Amino acid sequence: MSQQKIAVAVDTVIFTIKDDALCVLLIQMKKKPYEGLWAFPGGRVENTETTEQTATRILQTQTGVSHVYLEQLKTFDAMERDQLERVISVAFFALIGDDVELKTTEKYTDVKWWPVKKLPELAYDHKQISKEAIARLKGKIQYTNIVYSLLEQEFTLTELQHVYEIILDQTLDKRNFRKRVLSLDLIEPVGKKKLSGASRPAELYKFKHRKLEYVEMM
Amino acid sequence: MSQQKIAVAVDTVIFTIKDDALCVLLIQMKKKPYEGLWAFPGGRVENTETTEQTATRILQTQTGVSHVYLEQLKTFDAMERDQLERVISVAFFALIGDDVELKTTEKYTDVKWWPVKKLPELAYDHKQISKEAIARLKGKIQYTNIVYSLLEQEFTLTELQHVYEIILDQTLDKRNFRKRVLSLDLIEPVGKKKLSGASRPAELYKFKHRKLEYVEMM
DNA sequence: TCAAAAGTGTTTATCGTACACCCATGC
DNA sequence: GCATGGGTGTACGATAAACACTTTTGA
Repeated sequence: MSQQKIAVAVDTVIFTIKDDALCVLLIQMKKKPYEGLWAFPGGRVENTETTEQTATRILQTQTGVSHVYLEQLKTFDAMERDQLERVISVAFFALIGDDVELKTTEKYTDVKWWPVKKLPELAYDHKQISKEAIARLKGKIQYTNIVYSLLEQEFTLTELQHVYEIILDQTLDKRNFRKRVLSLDLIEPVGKKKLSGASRPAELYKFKHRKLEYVEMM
Repeated sequence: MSQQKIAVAVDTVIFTIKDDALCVLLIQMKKKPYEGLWAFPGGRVENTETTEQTATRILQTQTGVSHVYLEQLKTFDAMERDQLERVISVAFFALIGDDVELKTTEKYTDVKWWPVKKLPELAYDHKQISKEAIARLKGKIQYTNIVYSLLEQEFTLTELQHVYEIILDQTLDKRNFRKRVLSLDLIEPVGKKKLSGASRPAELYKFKHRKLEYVEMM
């Protein structure tokens, strides 16, 4: 009854919106053969935890956040994806606000946010993972409310629109966007205004439910 | 450098359309603790193969078919999904025609097609897998051409419409359906007709490309 | 000539898209 | 009072949805 076993890892693509760009969190690797290259934070799946727990643990370790949107992306298992040994990776993606303090550890040379449009060279098959994660995100914000996890609790409609414009990489019409969003019964005004210098204060809204819902956003 | 390793399996949800119903292939289990229950065909991932190769092998073993639509569904890894030991399962789904001869092996009591609306009790977490596979299939036929893999090479527009009606579980308007499909540049007439007893013969069509394409079906 | 399934267009309603001006504030 | 971003409604075109009769064949 001794069966084949395989090393299983989790890699987590952590997205945020920072400086008007969609960014992912990358760590810079210290060890050969990927020394100097960047990669998504990852780790082995322990025998006592599910892959989702592994992803949650990685997220917590790197960013300190929890209770954010986290979804299994896909399992990557090309034979040569890790040069050292065979490791299959269950990739996840997470959406978080940019108001976090990144935690560096001695395991890595550096940790930072990279705009998805200007990624450095990535280790393993992480280029592939990034492509699929971005594609999934672009698709999914169009028929769900998951952007709640990228914004503060309270946000203005313009901020919400910007998130969509940045991820979809296109400009949207302000009136049509507001009409659409408000008709979906997803968000509600909190009754406060956001002051932002020399301009008319903006109404603040919040999501009615901070969990996955399917809606026809666009 | 001795790292934790985990048993990894592949389970394959094989769909077909049979007797006007969407069906999946199930095997009946011989061994305890799941004796008598039904399950999707599965197997361990060998060290020399990718999970997709495992899925292809399972498909070949059970049905003899190859070159059909096959896609990774999701990885299932609840701690207690297998009562005997921890096994994580990379689930795939495949779409095949119903003109296959099912292969029984001594490993199983029985192998047969089951309509998804009348599934028996399933082993492991396969109830969960079936739900997600059906949901994915329903979604995916609406924006891709993957039904090519459920039909014969040559088919009539009515047959194509029936596939959609059965999977989506709703009736569709014949004229609107034909208008839509023909406008998509997906299929072309082969110049032959299908005789079917006492009625007007139907034009036969085929898919221009038998590979995944994204289109706005509905 | 009858039954059975194939094939074919038009009208209407709905939804998406384009578009420009006034408002509230800080300096 | 002026610069900045917030907020609002309507008209038009495109697409989706509803709908009924004629055609071709076998028996």
